[in-house]
Parts: sequence; C-alpha cells; structure tokens
Amino acid sequence: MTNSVPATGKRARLVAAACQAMHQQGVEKTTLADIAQAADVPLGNVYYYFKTKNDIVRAVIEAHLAEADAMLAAIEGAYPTPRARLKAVFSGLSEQSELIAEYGCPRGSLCTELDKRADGPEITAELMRVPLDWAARQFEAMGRPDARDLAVELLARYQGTALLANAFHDPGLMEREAARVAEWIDAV
Amino acid sequence: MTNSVPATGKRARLVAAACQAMHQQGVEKTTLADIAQAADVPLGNVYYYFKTKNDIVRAVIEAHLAEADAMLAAIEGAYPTPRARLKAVFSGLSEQSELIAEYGCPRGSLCTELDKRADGPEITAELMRVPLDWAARQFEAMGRPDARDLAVELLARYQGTALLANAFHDPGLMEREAARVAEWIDAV
DNA sequence: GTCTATAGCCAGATAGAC
DNA sequence: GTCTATCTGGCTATAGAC
Repeated sequence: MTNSVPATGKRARLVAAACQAMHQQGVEKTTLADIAQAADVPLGNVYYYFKTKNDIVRAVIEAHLAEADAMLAAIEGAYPTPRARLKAVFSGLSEQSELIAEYGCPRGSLCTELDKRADGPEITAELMRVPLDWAARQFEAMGRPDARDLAVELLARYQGTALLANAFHDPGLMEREAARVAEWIDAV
Repeated sequence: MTNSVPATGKRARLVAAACQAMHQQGVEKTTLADIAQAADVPLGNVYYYFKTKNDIVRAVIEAHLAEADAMLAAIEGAYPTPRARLKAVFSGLSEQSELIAEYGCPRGSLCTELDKRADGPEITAELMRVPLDWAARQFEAMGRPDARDLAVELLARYQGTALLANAFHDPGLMEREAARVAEWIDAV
C-alpha cells in the first residue's frame, strides 16, 4: 500500500462530508468551504488531499460504489434465493424513504447532475451499472430470459419513484410503491 | 391585460433560450450571459424582463407547464379512450429518446435540480403533479380503483427510464422500456 | 503535513446614459 | 425600453510560512 492513511482520517472525513453535502445541496452548490467546515478541516488543507473539486466528486462516486458493493455482497450472503435478495435490496432502500423524500436518491441525483457537468467523471454511469448488472444476474438466476429488461424496469421504478417522492416531499409515496414492487417481484 | 408583449418578443426568446440551456447544462451552470447570448439580447437588458435569475427559472417552469397542458389537451381531443390516450402520451415522450439520452427528461432533471436549490420556486412540484393527476384521471375513467397507484407507477417508470437512458447515453434503453410500458398499459 | 492569507476569476446584479 | 460599463461578492485554487 503506497498511501498510508493519516492518523486523523482527514481524507475520510472530507469524503464523508462531501457525500452528505452534495446529496443535500447538490454538487454545484456545495463549496469546498462547506465541505472543509463540515469535516472540521481548514480550507487550504483540502488541497493536500484533493487537487481539484472534481477529484472530490470522483472520490464521492467511488465511496458510493464501494458502499453499494458491500451492501449487495452482504445481501447475497444473507439471502439464498435471488427473489429474496431482490426484495431485500428494495426494502432496504425504501427504509430510507424520509431521506429520499427530502433530498432524493443520493446516486440518482448525482447521476442527473453530473451528466450536465462538462468535465464530469466517466465513472458516473457506474452508479447505475453496478445495481443494474446485479439485478440482471438475480433475474437470470431465476431463469428469466428477459432478465435485463426486468432489471431495467426494477431500477427505473426505484429511481422514478424516488424522484416523485422527492418532488412531492412525500415519503409515503416511496413506501407505497415499494410495497407494490415487492408484490411484482413475487409475481414475476 | 396589463403587460403588453414587446413587438420583438424578447421575453419569449429569453424564456425559450433559458429552457434549452437549463435542460442541456443544468440550472446552476447556466449563466444569464449564456441565456442573453442565445436569445440575442444584451445582458443588461435581461433585467428589464426578469428581476432575478430565479424569476427566469419560474418562467421556465411555467413554460413547461403550459406546454404540458397543451399537449395533454391535444391528446385528449385526438383519442377517445383513456387507454389510447395513455399510450399516445408515452409514445410521444419516447420519440424524444435521443434528446433524453443526451440530456435527460427536461422536467425530471429540473425537478431534481431545483429541489436542492434553497430558494427554488414552490411551483416546481407542479411539473410532476400535472401529468400525475392527468394519468390518474385516465385510469379512473378505465374504472380502476387503484388509479393513483397506477399513475405513480407509470410516471415513475418514465422518469426512472429517462434517468437510466441519460446515465448510459442509450436512447435504445428508453425505446425498449417504452414498448414494454405500452404492453403493460394494454394488460392493465 | 498543516494552515493563513490571498490571488484571480466569474457570476449576478445595478447605475445611469441614451 | 434599451444597452454599456461596472460594482460586489463568493468561489476555486495557489503561495508560502510554519
């Protein structure tokens, strides 16, 4: 390992602060000063860890990807059947309905926003590719030849519902749709 | 009518330019100079029509709402049954798959972005409420007691698919899902 | 490695001549 | 009503002492 983590974990604190701030305020409106203050790091010191703001964005995406990997792996370990896994993921996501109603899906809104950024990192699409591929593998394991289509439908329903729940600031909308999606997974 | 429209239609040009720029670049990254230049209006003159940037955002939303109203009214006039209307709207939307793959759904990404803006206009949610209520009325006319749930599912699928098509820059994804949604409407 | 001070830039908004 | 010139503030990024 070439880079040793500073004892204080400043880098980790900065990334965590950036994740939260960018989710709540959006990428563009989040300033380096916001992040530095939330992480309790002096502004100038941020540049020791990240050369540009875009590097922070990249780190935020990578943090989301790592979290998604860990979450999906944990679910695969905990549930034996693909159907149970799919339902577990979706119910886990909709437990955050309050957060989503207030600020939207952290990964979805990041995708939407970064796509308009001329210099947005190319990894952005991974935020959707990872869960999409995972869901497609589960549907394949269920023997569905249209696994990919079903995965698209599942992810689209989640993302679209998150968008609506956020627009109306209504967590109930998210929970209601989550219940209907669970029925759908059972029926597929 | 208290305000007479200037003969040159500068205001209309500004709103149209703002609509396009904000769809393509996002609200935050669109500057008044961008809008003024695209509309061929000198920068300082913009402030004669709009006191603040937020006023332009409001006008953009109102333009989208007016367009949606006109579109839905036209479809209601052209198709007799609710089922045909729902399919017509959805197929109309997915004809713009190239545009959506490049920049996302104009109304969806606007909702997502404006919700993170502290001073975002309250009308924002209308962008989703109008089509949602309209779809719910169509499902009601089909005698469905769960009309509202079905409307949420329909709009969520559209918005979610638009987000994915944009993330992957894949118009085909939008078209494929549109075809599957059409089947779903027939089966409901 | 850490932090202060500040450079440099660019956006939103205004003043005021015409 | 129209337009030029400019003010003001905030943000990214850097310089350089410690």
